Amino acid sequence: MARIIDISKMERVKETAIQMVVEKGYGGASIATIAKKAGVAEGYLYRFYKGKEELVVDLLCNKVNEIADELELLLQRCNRVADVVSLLVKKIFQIAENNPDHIKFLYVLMHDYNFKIGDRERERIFKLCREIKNIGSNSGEIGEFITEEDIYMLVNIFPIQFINLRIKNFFGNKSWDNTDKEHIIEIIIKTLKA
Amino acid sequence: MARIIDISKMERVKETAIQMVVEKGYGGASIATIAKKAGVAEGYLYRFYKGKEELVVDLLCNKVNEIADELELLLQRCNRVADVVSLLVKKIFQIAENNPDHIKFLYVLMHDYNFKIGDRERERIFKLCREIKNIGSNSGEIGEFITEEDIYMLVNIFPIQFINLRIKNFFGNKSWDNTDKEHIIEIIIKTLKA
Amino acid sequence: MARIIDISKMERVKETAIQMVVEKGYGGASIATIAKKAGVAEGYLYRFYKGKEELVVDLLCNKVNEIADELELLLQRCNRVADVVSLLVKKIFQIAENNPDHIKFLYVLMHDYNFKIGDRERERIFKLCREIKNIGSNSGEIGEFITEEDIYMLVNIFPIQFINLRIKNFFGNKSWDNTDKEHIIEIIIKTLKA
Amino acid sequence: MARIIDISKMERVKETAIQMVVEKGYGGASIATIAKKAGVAEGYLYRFYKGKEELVVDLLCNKVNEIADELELLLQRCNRVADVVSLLVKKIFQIAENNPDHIKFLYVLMHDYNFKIGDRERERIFKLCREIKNIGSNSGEIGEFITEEDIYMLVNIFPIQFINLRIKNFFGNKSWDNTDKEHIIEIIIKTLKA
DNA sequence: TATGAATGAGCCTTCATTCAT
DNA sequence: GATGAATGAAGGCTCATTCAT
Repeated sequence: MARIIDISKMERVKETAIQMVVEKGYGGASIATIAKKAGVAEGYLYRFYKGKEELVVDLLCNKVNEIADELELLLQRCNRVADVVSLLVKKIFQIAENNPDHIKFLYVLMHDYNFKIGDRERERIFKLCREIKNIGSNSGEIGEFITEEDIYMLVNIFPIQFINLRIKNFFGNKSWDNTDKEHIIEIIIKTLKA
Repeated sequence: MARIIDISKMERVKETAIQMVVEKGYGGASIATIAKKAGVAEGYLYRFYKGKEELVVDLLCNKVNEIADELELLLQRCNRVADVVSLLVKKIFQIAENNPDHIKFLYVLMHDYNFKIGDRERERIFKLCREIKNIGSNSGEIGEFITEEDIYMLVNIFPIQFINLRIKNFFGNKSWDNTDKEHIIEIIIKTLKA
Repeated sequence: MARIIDISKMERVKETAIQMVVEKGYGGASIATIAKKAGVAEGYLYRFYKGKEELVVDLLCNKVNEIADELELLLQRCNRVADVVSLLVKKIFQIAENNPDHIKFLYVLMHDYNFKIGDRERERIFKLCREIKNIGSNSGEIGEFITEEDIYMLVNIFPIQFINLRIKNFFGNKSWDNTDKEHIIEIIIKTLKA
Repeated sequence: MARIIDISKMERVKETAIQMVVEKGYGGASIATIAKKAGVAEGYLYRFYKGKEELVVDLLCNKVNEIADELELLLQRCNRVADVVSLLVKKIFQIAENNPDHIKFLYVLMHDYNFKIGDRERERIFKLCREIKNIGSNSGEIGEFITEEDIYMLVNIFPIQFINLRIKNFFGNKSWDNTDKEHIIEIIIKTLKA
């Protein structure tokens, strides 16, 4: 019988790819470097992906879906927008704490005109934002002029922006603590009420 | 008599560079294409910049400073945060309307870990945000827990995010109108008050 | 008890290899594709051949020998050159009709400087041509200045060229019929007489 | 002013490309090797051709047209098929004597299913063959059943086949002399008469 | 015996940069 | 000052081949 696929191998490649894209940008992350760092042959990833782009797109979609999954879960469990927002933002911070590269990866590619996420993901996000809106409209937590778009920007992009500003050390203040998290959550919740 | 340097030449190169970076990404924007489109020799830009990266960094700084300049001007003229925010956001929308590529350029490179803007620019932005804060603290337009960082995110990043979400057609709604602008301005002003 | 080797397996590989070489050229016919199409593991053929080249060379020799076998048979059975030529050419046409790929394969590799057939095959062909010459000299069907080389070119290469010119649709006329076959045979026989 | 294009450089590349294709086949002739042998940078040829294929196709067409040009010239000057054939075959031999690689190149690529010559060239050749036919029909040098296709095979392919058989040392007899040339010419002329 | 996961040399191509003119 | 011919390192990718199972 032939050798069994070493699952950890491709995992290593994926992790390294995320690292390199974050560090050097999509263009700067070469297959050769990724493979070497992952301890894998250059041609290895082509057994699983058609090419570099397919790999990165897949990683991006996974990351987006990971957050969407969490949001979906929270929407099932919580019946107040405040809780949903609070827990989602904490989840995002948690990702940033455990895997800073993952949140940086998301940050970098979300803003790259060459890596739009798929229509399916976009529609899913839209629906989830609408659900938040519905809950908030009923509970009075969301103002009548707040759109799904606003919700997306506040609940998803805003925390990611904050985290990356901190990682980039943009205003000199490194990292973050619980106070920062609560601060961000409060701003979001208040703004939604507007 | 020495020939006068054709000032417009380098301008053409810069404009084309912005266009190409937006269209094809940093990696995809080749010097050869830029030079050809600008009607300039391939080697031309090396008389002014060390290389491609230096050129792009310079363009990014210019763009950032352009907005900072506007903000500085508004701070001199206005004595209410509401006016500053309103006029600045309108200015950003204006740039997006007259030169969509410029706002896309800013959007793309602001979020690229390979293109951090210089310390000087960052400090300048920080000071301007502090000035907004001071005005707002006095006039009661800015809540006591709002930081310079929050102001930066709300006043600068938020509108740029909105515009690009629309350009990307993220939620299906193309472009924007005055109602959208007022909507964004209102959200920002209300959030600052929080 | 040892398992019996599945003879048809290697046969399938060989047939597929011929197909792929014809379709994509030697370089374009990848072992992976051949193996997959033949329903065999990629590493399978290495139990029988040193590598891709050896396989293809072997196939070429087989094909050459197949025609030589036929010629040998005809020489035993016929005592007129006209019959030998007629039947051999018809045989070649028959191969082209039943297995167009085989005749294309022969055509392509016969003319590739990287795939000379072995000395043994060449000598065999030479001897067969000499035999034709001998018969023709005695029967008056072959002119005194016609060499073995001429015979080879007329009797073997000429029909193969004709067939491939037609397959390639070189002069717009697709395929061939019995009239074409008789036409080619007649030209060959008349030329030999010269 | 910028440097002037060194015309001989591209000539060297072309010549080397022909050599390498003959020696190693199209697939085996790598750009790196060609460039190195031609004393030129690897990227050089991409200033003139889109890629390897375009280069080789161009070389093939040039070679085909060179022979077509000669044939056209001969048709203007001669009024007997015998003369046309004799001079054309001698021309082909001459090419083989001066540039053996060129005739080998033609031989190899004419028989490669991946390198069909353009429609324009094919039609041109067809017309030239028809012209030969017309002349021969009038002068009685060409039999009534001989087609343009036959003429093409006899006048063009036949000599090229002969030359390459000799170069390949197929029947042990190296090279050729004037007697060989006359022999081939005679066969062709006699066959056409049939 | 047969498999097919894994390799890595080598392919074609691009393009930022240099420098003779 | 300005040009653009020429470079060659580096990129993404393919695929014949190997070998643990």
